[in-house]
Amino acid sequence: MSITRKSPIMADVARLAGVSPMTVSRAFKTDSSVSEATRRAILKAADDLGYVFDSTASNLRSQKTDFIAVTIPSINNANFAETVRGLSEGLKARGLQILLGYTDYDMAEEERLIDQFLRRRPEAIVVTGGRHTPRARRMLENAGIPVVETWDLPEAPIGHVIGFSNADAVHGMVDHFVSKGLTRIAFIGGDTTRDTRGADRRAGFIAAMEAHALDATRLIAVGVPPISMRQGAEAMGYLLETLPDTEAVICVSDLSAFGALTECQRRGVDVPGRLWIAGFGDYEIAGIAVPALTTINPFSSDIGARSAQLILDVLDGRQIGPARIAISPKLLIRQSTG
Amino acid sequence: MSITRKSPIMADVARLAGVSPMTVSRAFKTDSSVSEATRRAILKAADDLGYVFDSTASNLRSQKTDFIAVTIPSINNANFAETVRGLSEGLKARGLQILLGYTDYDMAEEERLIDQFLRRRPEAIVVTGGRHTPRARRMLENAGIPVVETWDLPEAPIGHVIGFSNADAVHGMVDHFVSKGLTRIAFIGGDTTRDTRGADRRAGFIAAMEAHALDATRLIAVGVPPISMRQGAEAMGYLLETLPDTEAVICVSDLSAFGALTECQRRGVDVPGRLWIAGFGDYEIAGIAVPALTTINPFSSDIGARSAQLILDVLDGRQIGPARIAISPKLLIRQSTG
DNA sequence: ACAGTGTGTGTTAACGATAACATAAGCGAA
DNA sequence: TTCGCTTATGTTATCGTTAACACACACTGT
Repeated sequence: MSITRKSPIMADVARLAGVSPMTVSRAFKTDSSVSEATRRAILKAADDLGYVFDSTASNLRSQKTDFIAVTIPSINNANFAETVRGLSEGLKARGLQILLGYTDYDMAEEERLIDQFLRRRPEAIVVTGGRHTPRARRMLENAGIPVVETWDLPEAPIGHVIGFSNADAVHGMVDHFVSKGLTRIAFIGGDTTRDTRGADRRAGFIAAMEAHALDATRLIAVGVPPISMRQGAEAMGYLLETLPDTEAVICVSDLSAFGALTECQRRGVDVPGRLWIAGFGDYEIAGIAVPALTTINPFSSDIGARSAQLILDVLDGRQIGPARIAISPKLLIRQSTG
Repeated sequence: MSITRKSPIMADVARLAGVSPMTVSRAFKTDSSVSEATRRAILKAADDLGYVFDSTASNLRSQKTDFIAVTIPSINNANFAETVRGLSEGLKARGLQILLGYTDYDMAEEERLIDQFLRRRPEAIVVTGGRHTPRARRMLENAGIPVVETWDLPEAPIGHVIGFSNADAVHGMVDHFVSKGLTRIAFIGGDTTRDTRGADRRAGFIAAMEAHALDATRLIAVGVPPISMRQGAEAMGYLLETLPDTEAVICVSDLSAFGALTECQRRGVDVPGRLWIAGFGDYEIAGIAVPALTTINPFSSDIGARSAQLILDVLDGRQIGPARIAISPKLLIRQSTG
């Protein structure tokens, strides 16, 4: 019994099937012209040999990898997960595969990731947010592939944009609270130097409060993003102790909002009776918590689905210039606010 | 101004730096022997040209991709996300990149994914669970790379295993409830033909109940995995109406457990006063919900971290035979049960 | 002085697929 | 019959990097 030789290659399949390697190559593409009999013989030979197509060689020769690079801040976040799912579903039919990486809300890490990803020669790259290190920005500009920035609407986008203004979304929520007669409104978020979307939401809160000539200084900052439920609870505890007359709290995400809600429950603070709580993201928990949490639906999945569609349009030449697609987040008023 | 030519390649960098392409190649590897002056000149030349290293060519020639393929059931699940994070952190230092795919709890989809991934020539592959289609199993066996099955402890593993018995874990939980004097215990889970871990948990529940000579038929099945909070709530509603004398409910995951808890809150059913609720997975919500949910910590992150370590050990020849690493999930008793 | 060892660099060929071009065979229309 | 067109297949060269080998030139120790 001979030692197992190295994996079979196309030439081996070709020899066994009695055709040229080129014909084998064609037989593995669905669209190309190979007679049905030949294709069957080739696939049988490949199967008998245990042949596995080698993408690395194909990628080099054809200068196509069928990779779409995607960077998100955190892999453990339902919003971004839904965006990735939307992307993935949209690209799957075309045989495009996602190369996923997470940055831990760190722009330096994002830069490293983009550098690594571009070496893999993806067909396009999707990044989260519109702020990047100068070098990351330069790399994206020079990559020679479609670039899509998501979850934001930057002033000067690199290429395509699909997102919304996080500041405006929160601004609208503040407007709603004020229209209901509230004035003492607080904001719970994280360290603003890392999570730019969180910083934008906070900025939107401040701008809105100031626009209404209200006190915009009830700002609780807790640690580095992502802000957990537990941190939301801690922030709420701190808020209840230091600013007990607060009437409403807007949290940077539903997770921290839910944490804040539980802290109220532990302390016997009635929500919404004594205090309103709202979040951001329309995570499942917001809809099912008791009381259900007022939040903003950013249409995470749509962002991904539309990014996928855009990428296909660009690759197929249907979309020429840079696209700027504005998503309209929806304010969902629920029991936690009145 | 000339039209931008195609991207520079190593030979262009070599020409500009006045060295051979081979020396450029060496300069891009951290460990190889290139004089400091030469390396600096080369990196400068590369930077001036905007050269981006081409992994596809490198992969083909060196027969190394630095990819580790990973399949998980869902990308939107904190447990699996933590496993991926553990994996990713452990592999990052070695320059290994994760190729992530999700199966939607579908073995046919898993098979498709494995097929696609193996074409990319990963250095190793990590899959979730120990049950696969026959073809998927064959592909993994013949892949010629380390295979790690996680989140389970199959009888006949393909290669390496890092996980635990889902059945035993739930069995232990039932034992605890029975030791506290409960007898009318129900199980809420999803369709068992898809989620094999969910099916194992249910099987563990049934086995434990029968071992205690108790009624093991209080089984509520709701839809296809993943079972959402909402489905947990629906199941609880159904349970309260059809089997109102139930004393405790074990849910297939913390998410459904939390949904069940909220349904009790909506209906004014006291937890744990009238009914106990427990989940699985030690998601953050379990610890912070009011009341906090009894659950089982599967050490998701450890599963990933140890998988990463194992892969490095195998690739470096420190681990020869197949490894079987048993994780011991920890039962966490919290307020929702007594 | 000289073998022995290490460091830095160059040359050649190869990784395994496929783009581009060529060609043979089949078929209908003029 | 012959031209033109389509379909099925083969030939050749190439994608961009690097493994393998070669070699020149220090050093070091005896």
